[in-house]
Amino acid sequence: MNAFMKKVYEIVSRIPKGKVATYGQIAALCGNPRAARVVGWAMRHAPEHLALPCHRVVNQSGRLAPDDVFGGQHIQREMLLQEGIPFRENGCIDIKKCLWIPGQSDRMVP
DNA sequence: CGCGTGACGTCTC
DNA sequence: CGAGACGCCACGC
Repeated sequence: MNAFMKKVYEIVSRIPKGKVATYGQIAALCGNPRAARVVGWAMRHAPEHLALPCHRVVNQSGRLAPDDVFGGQHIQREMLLQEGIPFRENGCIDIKKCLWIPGQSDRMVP
């Protein structure tokens, strides 16, 4: 477990409810904008005791994880829906409307 | 140290 | 918008 992975877990754990982050975004926050794949790898091998909100992490297109990860995309979709994440009709989330911007955190603007 | 792998990202067609 | 190709980086062997 190197510093990068550690930061990945730390950042993911800071994603506020109702917001989502992209792999590339997390990788960039860790200092490696091109390590998006590693972020995905980190999620797959994430220690359970960290209780990471990995369902709030999606790719740039707003696509969810493959079916064999959460036990089906519908599981992840349900969790996101409960948090108020808007979904599109094609099964992807509206990434532009719920993207997490570090610093804004939980500050909501009416 | 090289090679294969992957929950990615961007570009083309 | 879907599919393919290429680059990228950490990990396991």
